[in-house]
Amino acid sequence: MLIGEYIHTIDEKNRVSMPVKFRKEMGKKIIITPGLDSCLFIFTIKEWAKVSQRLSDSSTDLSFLKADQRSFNRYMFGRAAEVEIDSIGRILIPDFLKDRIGLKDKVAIIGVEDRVEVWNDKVWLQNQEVVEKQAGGLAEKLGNEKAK
Amino acid sequence: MLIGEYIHTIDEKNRVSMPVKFRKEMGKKIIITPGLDSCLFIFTIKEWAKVSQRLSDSSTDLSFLKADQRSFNRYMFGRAAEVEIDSIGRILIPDFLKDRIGLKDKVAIIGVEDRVEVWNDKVWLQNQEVVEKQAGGLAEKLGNEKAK
DNA sequence: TATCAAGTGGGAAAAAGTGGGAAATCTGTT
DNA sequence: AACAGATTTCCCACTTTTTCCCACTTGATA
Repeated sequence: MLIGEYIHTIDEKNRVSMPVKFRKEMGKKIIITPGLDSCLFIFTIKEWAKVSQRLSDSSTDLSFLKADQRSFNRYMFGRAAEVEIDSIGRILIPDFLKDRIGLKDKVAIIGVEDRVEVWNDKVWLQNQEVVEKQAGGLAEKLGNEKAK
Repeated sequence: MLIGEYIHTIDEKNRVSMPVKFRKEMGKKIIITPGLDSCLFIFTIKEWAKVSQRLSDSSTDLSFLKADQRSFNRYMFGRAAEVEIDSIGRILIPDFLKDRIGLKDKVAIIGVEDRVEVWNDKVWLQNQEVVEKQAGGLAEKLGNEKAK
């Protein structure tokens, strides 16, 4: 399971090193996508297979006939990338993803169970401050939904 | 799987180079058609076979309005072209498709799972800015639909 | 303090993308 | 049918970007 927070550097060539603790579980190739909220999602190949299957519409196999589906697929597939982890554990963030959430200098790399998230470090900190205050309330809300 | 965004040039001879990452999967010949939402769709020969079969297959939910289906098929088949990828990975965009969506200078080449889309780069960026704001909502909506 | 592991930075080689000229083909006209 | 002009195809060469590799820095540990 991927857990923990790491602050690393994104260099001039858009390289970011993965925390050693994540490398084994992530394997050699990963899929990086725009996430929801202002971060990027990184999936293992295995996890991505699950995600992408759920994204494609199994009812017709012609998902491009539905406008909502087109938009969302463009967002999730069109702005995703398969990336190799290099020999010393770094990945390359494509420009279009870097720019999307304004990555620069320091980035926060977060393990969230079965995926890794990448944040602009400052945005991450702000976000945590907000979530901190809401955490109790969110927990109750989710607890209620699951109980249904 | 075809994923990712690439900004390339369309030159004076209407040539556009395919991203190297797409070439293997696309093979030597491709089908290029007008797409939906001011872009072009590019299919592999294999994928096109599936698509064209489903479009003409009356058991899909497209059969609900036959006149519409005829029109739509004229649109998709009538203006489709089979194009070869040249020895260094470029394709030639037919004039009538180029003009349809105003391709010029820079084009965005987008992998969307099993097809490639070609956009005017500025239109693509604008489009994604809009989708970006809707993404969270779309995700929830699609999530709910699939859960049904 | 020496050693090791993790993370960072940068240069050289290779690959990808772009532009343009020459040969081949096509078109229309006389 | 022959030719001129235009268009298309093929190939080569240049430029930029990416990849690969090596070396340095930092911080923890024995």
